[in-house]
Amino acid sequence: MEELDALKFYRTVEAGQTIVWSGDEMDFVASIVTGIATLSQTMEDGRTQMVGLLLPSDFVGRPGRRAAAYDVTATTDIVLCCFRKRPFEELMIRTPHIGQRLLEMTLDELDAAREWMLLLGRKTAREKIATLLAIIIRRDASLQQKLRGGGTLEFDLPLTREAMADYLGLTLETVSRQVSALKRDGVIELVSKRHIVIPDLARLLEEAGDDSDGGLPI
Amino acid sequence: MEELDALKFYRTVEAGQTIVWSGDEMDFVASIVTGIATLSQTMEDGRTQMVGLLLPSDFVGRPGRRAAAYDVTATTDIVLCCFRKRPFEELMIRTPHIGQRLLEMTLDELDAAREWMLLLGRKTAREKIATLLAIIIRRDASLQQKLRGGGTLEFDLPLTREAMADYLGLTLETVSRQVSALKRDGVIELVSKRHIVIPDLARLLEEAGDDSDGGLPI
DNA sequence: ACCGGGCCTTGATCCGGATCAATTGGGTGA
DNA sequence: TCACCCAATTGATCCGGATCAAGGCCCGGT
Repeated sequence: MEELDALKFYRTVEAGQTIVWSGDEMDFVASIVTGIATLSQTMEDGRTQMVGLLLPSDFVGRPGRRAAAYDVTATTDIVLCCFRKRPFEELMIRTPHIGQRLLEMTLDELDAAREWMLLLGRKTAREKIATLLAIIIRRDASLQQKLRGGGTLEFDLPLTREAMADYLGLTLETVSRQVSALKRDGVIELVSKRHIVIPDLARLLEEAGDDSDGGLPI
Repeated sequence: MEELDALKFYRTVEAGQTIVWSGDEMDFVASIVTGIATLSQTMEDGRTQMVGLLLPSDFVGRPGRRAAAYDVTATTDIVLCCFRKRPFEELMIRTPHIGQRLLEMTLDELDAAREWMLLLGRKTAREKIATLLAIIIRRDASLQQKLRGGGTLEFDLPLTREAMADYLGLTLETVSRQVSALKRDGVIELVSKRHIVIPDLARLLEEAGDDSDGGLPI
């Protein structure tokens, strides 16, 4: 790992900036240190679909891949830990352990992508919103901690309504309406537009229509 | 590779049989030799979404993964090339090259899954059908060959209308209607219900609304 | 030849989410 | 404090695809 340390350098990206354009040749791979970014695809007529959420420790840019197929956009200020692509790939070949770890991470992403396909193809708008909230909760380590501590489950949405819509394959109006409906029905409480309280996690998961585990442990 | 050869054994599965149930503990990993299988997820109320198509050379079961999260079902008779899980994993650790290859394949699947997310979230029923046809053409090596030879582009659909629907996040009635509409508009011709002729590939790709490459070379 | 059962098509109607259109609210800077 | 801007909400209407319901086609069995 000391070898890796010698290669790395840091880069910051402001909220809203695009880190990679689809089609760009990338000459580095990076890991997110702090902040949140999104991976999205766009059709010529402007329809866009987010296909991945990048949280701290996730990878940007694929070793061994030619060009990026997606836009990567910072939704918050971001700190990246970068490696020049060529040296990193060489190191990877010499160090099976790194490739192993990368495979593990990629398989996790593949599972996440497939879970999302079920959501996009078969869930209703209401179920989509509930599922998004459940997944945000599941993937946020600090929330997991708070949960185990028995505190009230509350957090800030890291996404605008529009970003949620791009994620869920909905329009922002539908997102807004369904959020209001979930609030009206007592599934969630809105402290402010972005700050949410979940009074009953089991209820939320039920709304998500998710047969999978409650999603508590990762 | 001789070491791998010593470990492998073959298994056949009939069309319609389920190879793995989601949640089952798998004690082997396998590669498809001949035939086609599908990967799907099902909600408690029966809604199902296919999340992957498995063609010859694709993997069933993930080394290092605990339980399968999906059903794997044979749509045609299948021949599997199997390896017991434990020995395969040990071999993989000793042989970086295998891990490398597995990573490459997994990244391809991730790209395919994300392309599919765009389809599920943002495309119309008509675009979905056209895209499915385009992808079947793109992934069928023998068709690619025929294409380069300049022959007419025709093939049998390896899926029922219901399977197509599960793939595209539609109902089978909608699939049927849109296939009829594409036929009416001259985008495709139906020799029989399953046997399709594409008179003009460019036209089909346009209908697919795909900004990506024509999809000719893989 | 007749029947039966998959698979597929087609029609009629319904409904969830998209679209179009105001309006509100919160935050920021002058 | 006010003006402005952008995110979000809410309302009215429309439309694409789902749902419910009949048939039609093809093949295999008797």
